[in-house]
Amino acid sequence: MGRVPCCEKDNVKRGQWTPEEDNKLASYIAQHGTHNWRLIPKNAGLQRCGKSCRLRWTNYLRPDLKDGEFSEAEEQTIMRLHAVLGNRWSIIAAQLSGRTDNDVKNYWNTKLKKKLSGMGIDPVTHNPFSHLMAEITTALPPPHVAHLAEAALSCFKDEMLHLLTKKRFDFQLQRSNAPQGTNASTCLTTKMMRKRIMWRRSG
DNA sequence: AAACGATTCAACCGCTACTAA
DNA sequence: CTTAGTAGCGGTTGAATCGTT
Repeated sequence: MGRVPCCEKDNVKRGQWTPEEDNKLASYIAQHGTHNWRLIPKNAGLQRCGKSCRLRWTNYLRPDLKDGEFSEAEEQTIMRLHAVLGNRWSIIAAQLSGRTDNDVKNYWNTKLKKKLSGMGIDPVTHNPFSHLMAEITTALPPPHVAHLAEAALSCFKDEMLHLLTKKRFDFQLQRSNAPQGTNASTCLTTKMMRKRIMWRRSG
């Protein structure tokens, strides 16, 4: 009944992929395509689960993937679609050529969510926090509102402190030595990009 | 120079819908 | 129709890296 198992879990390697593994997978797929993920690791000589191979291919090895930072336009598209679709990352990613759902999800969680919060917009509902507070005050009795407001204020205080500290650091860095349009985060991204390119070349 | 906390993102996990036997 | 594997998705984790103290 049914089909044979996808892979033997005991005999499967996990963790970071090596350039050799990447090469094996990429060259196998270049020749044979991605018709059967269960057979791909076996035929390509990889001790990996088919699921792991599929993920590695779709998120990293696919030749049509776009490298580099998200553009302003891409950022706007993500924000606009997230406001309508919520966390439907694959659908959102499908509107951005060369981006994967994992890319979009990570970008949202690490950058856009904070950016929206910093602008006073709730990243879940995409409404200003003031709207949220107004809704809460009408929905809850006064004692609950007071407790909630106290809790929210302490969260907000921490978040603002964090944002202001980071802003000040970025500003100082920009003023002291960086060329126009450069800040700490783009420096970091550039370093990571270089690392990724070197990694690919070494393979 | 070392320790520490924050951040990023690749990879894994668990679930669901679909499909083959 | 039932069972079990596959593909794909979103949530989560943890190693690597960075900046700060």
